[in-house]
Amino acid sequence: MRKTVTLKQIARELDVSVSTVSKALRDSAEISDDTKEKVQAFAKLYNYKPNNIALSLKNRKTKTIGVIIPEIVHYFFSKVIYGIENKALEKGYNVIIGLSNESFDNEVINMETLANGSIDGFILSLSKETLLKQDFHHLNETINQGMPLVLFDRASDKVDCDKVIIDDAHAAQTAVQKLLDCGCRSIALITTEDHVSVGQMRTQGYCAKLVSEGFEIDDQVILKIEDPKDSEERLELLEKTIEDLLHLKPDIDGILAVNELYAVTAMKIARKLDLKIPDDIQIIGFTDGVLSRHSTPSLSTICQNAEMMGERAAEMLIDRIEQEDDEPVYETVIVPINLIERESTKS
Amino acid sequence: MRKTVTLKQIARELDVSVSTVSKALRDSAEISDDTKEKVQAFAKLYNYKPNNIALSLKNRKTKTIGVIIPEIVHYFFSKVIYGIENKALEKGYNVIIGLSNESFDNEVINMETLANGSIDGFILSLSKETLLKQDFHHLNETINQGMPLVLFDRASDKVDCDKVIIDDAHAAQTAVQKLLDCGCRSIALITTEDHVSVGQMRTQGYCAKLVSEGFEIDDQVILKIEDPKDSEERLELLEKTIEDLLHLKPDIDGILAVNELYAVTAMKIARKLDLKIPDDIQIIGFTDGVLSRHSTPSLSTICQNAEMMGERAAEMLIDRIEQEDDEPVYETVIVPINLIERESTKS
DNA sequence: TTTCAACACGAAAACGTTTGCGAAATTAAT
DNA sequence: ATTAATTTCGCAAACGTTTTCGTGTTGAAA
Repeated sequence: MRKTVTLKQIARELDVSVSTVSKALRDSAEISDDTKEKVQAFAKLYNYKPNNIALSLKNRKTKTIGVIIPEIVHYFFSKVIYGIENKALEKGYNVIIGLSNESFDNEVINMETLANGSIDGFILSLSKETLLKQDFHHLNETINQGMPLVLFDRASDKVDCDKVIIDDAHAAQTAVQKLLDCGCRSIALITTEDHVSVGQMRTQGYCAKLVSEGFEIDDQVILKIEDPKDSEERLELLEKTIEDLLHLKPDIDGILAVNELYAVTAMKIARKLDLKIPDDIQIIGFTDGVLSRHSTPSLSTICQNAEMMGERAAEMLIDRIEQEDDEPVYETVIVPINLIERESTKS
Repeated sequence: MRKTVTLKQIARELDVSVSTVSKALRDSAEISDDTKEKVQAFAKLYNYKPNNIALSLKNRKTKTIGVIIPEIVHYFFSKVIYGIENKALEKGYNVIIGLSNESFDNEVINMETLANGSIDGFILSLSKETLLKQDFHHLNETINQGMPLVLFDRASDKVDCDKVIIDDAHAAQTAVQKLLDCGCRSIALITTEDHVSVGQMRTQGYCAKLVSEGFEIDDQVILKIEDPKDSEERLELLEKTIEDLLHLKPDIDGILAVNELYAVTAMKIARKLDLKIPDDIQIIGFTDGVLSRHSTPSLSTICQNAEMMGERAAEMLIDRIEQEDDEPVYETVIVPINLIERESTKS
């Protein structure tokens, strides 16, 4: 077992000083070619690699960014991480992951354990509980300590920092427009409860577009669902709610769902009720994940370009870290969305 | 903007030495109650938190584990990370993620950048390319440096270290047994190419069970597929391959697929050919992910208990880190699997 | 022979901690 | 009043780097 070798050990072996070794390895002009060669050969032989922790301490830079997300077993978030990782690798940064599990406390704890020197900046998407409590003191404190922070997807106006989001209202409008274009005259919405910022914005967009096209908003066809996650009972509740709706309002011919799961569940119920997709009812979801692509029929959906969000967020953060401006002007990047048309809508 | 305060700054403010501050904060008996109170109050006021990097350097422990996985946009792997994260949090460790993207070089690079002091140990699942090349020098070097390593799911006999795996052959046998029990007499297999260790083991299990039950192995009903991933063409190729098979061998009444995607694709083709599931053909997949649960019909599948794998891997690694035995006896943990019966098989 | 560059290297400080040990100051005992 | 014991604190080293600055050596110019 050969532990990693340090400058000091090389210095002792070669009977020179630590500073000489350091300089020799960095090819300093101060050192003679002879010793340089000697040191470099020895270092290569023993596979010397500078200790990152020591470098971090010296440079007061860790070259590491902290990412805190609500969940990881989730197509959108894992794709964002993928984007972050790629950009980080390219720029020589590591990524350390924290999971809030949609809990405010976990979010706070995660930030605290990382903010003590372990990382150079944060990329974060707010937990549902945080959104519900509207308590952002941990974020503002972090920013106040001079630690850069980029919020993505689930952001808040109450936090002044860089952001990477999509225009959720506009995305919903695009989807509604598509359904209208394809002949729908009664469009239902399956969304989350209002405290989830993106759900709320999507609901707004849905309403705005309908109104602007001369339709009335029927609250009965707007389903606000608690996130079923993996829980079996909630999923059944979701199914029942949708089924009730389709019975109550048999003229519904279009459904917009704010995520994949709601959308495929709606398709499942439609099929159960012998409604043909897309002939009798058309469906559009959000998130171009594995469900959308591989369900039958495949699902038309709003793609949020998660990977691009991750890349942009990492880019912004790293820029911020490396310029270290005391009075930064924060930016909000709106990542474009696109509607992917598949079998659940007419073409 | 209030930067984080250090011991030195507190010492200067309070006109005591750094060591006094440190001891006071750690409630040392060496320090008088007076100064302790004074220091602690000041520290709380200025929200002092010890710098993690300095601690890491001093203790030669980072309290961080490095996880390297082939992909993150993947139900199984993200679920494993979830398990790792939970256990790590519980034990006071952070998790830093590296993605190999199934590439040997990326795997090596990731390990090298993390092995220089940034982490206390690795959890890793081998990339396909590494499996193909059978080159494990980077792993063995890491182990040789005294850095603990736990391999999960995709492991290799050529690397001597702790492992967390499932009994893939046995899992496949269980699935085949179920299909046989449910009346299947001609079972096809959709698997990966042989260099992916788990695919190979599953193929072995499939064959072994069929032989032991008196069936002959028909190579024509064993489809070895290149991973289609997100590529559209490959997915179409997969579909065509399956369709050809079902035309060629119309008596096939059961399919075992080594992952979710192959399984739902098979279901899609079956439906296209007007085969009723599970009446005409029954299907079992691997990985209890979102596709299995939400496809129609829902998919019977082998659940690998990914979260448990993650937890056990983290546990093993942290134990290894904290005991630092020079001549460790490595263990291999076999995580139990279970067959989840849903609508794609008869009951 | 003296003086001065140029060259090659080492000492030390710094990053922020913790900790063993010595020293000063105070209190107690003789 | 002297000594001993106790309390309270600071110094310094250590973790592994990088970098500034100083110093000693060499060779050449005067």
